[in-house]
Amino acid sequence: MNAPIVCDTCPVADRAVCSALSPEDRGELARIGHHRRYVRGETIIAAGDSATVCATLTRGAAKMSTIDRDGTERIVALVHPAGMLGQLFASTATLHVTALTDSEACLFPASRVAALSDARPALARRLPDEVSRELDESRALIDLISKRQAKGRVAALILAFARAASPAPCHDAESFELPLTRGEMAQLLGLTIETVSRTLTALETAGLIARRGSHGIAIRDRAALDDLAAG
Amino acid sequence: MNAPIVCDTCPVADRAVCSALSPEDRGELARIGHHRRYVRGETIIAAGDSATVCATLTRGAAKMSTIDRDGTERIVALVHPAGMLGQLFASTATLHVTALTDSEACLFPASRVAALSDARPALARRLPDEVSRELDESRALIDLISKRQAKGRVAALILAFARAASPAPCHDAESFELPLTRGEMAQLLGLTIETVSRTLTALETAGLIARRGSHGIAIRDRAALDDLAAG
DNA sequence: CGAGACCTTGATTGTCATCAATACTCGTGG
DNA sequence: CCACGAGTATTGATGACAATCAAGGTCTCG
Repeated sequence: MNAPIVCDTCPVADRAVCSALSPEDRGELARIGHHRRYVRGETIIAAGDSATVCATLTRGAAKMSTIDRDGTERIVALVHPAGMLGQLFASTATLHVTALTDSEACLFPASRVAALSDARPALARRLPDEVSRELDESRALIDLISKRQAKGRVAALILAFARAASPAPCHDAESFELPLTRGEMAQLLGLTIETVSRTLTALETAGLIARRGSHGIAIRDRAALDDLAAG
Repeated sequence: MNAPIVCDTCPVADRAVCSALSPEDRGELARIGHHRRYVRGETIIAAGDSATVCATLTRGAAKMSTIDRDGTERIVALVHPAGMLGQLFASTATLHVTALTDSEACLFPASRVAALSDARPALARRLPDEVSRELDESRALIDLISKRQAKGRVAALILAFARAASPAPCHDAESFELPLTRGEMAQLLGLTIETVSRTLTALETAGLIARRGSHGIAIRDRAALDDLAAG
């Protein structure tokens, strides 16, 4: 299950944190971590782990979430390839990290990354960037939830995944798979399963999107979606 | 308006980022920044500033927000004393930072903080902590918004400020001032002004809180509030 | 094939947004 | 000191939207 890290074939070598490092330093980092595959739904990092681990997602999609005492899950972040998983600077993990689709990640013990970053200024300077990128993303999530209407929230979610699904950062994917179940979308958007479902069919009948199966989405009227998402 | 920084009388010297530093290092940091007062509503950092500044709030309360192209403001973070303002690791500020009440803050040019942190490992190690604390807070904000019912959101907001208003971290303040207008609360919670107002009167008539003026709050039934906020 | 999870659709209810009017607060100037 | 006005808050009536309750459909996997 665990494999050594091979950067040469890494699809996100140019975008992930590692890109800040010289080839030698990257080799050193690669040696302290390992690479692993996950199936949809598998836990990558469990909340409560004291030996904290952080990771770079190389393929797939993941969510970070909290579980309240009453048992409801709350998604606080979505992670796409090249993004960082886990809480690098926390002493104990407070969040669950779960694979949303079949995924791959490079895992590193947080303590050893911290040690390496003390010795390698290039890494030390890059890590806070990464955290503040996470911060921006979590603010984007706030954006997502604070839309008034269900249509706006769903439209914004679709666009967010269109952006993430595209390999090129400049333009979005035309058609892609939503890696979330209706329940997860509902929870993320602060809606119910039924409302999400109804809203998707409404967007489809209005001609803004087309669906292929229960998770396949194709964007038909980009402008109209932008419009809804802006509200 | 601008004054030198005097750490000896600083009310948050034990909790702010600076607490990680030795007296000499703290002195050095103090010399590159300055201290300033703000009145309610005043802009502390404007989005778009290229010369980025970061700050530690020493008294009062502040909000960080974005302005969409359509002109609506969106609050992405609340900051309480000892908290950090601004985006330390961004090259351009993307957020407005505004004083919610009369406040005081120590301002530092971001570039010089970064330079100092290269030379002072203690600071370098503390800064990411601070950013990840911000991250946790912004996730707490997500928590706030994703409650289903208006009562729950308002209750959670009240408790958040009760926590922040208390000088001691262990227990909350019993009575305090909400430093937000109804409009700001509404916006923050994804509700309307009217709903916020109605909800507050409902909480009052139900005996969970008492009000003194339009912003004064006293907590009467802590358990019931917790209960609502959990939903 | 059957079981379970997931999704869709319908009918009804409840909550919150909207529209509208009135009151409160505070600062300014007569 | 009082009158005025702008900004802010409360309260009411109404309607739209989403939650809830309920049932049936689809997909997947053993």
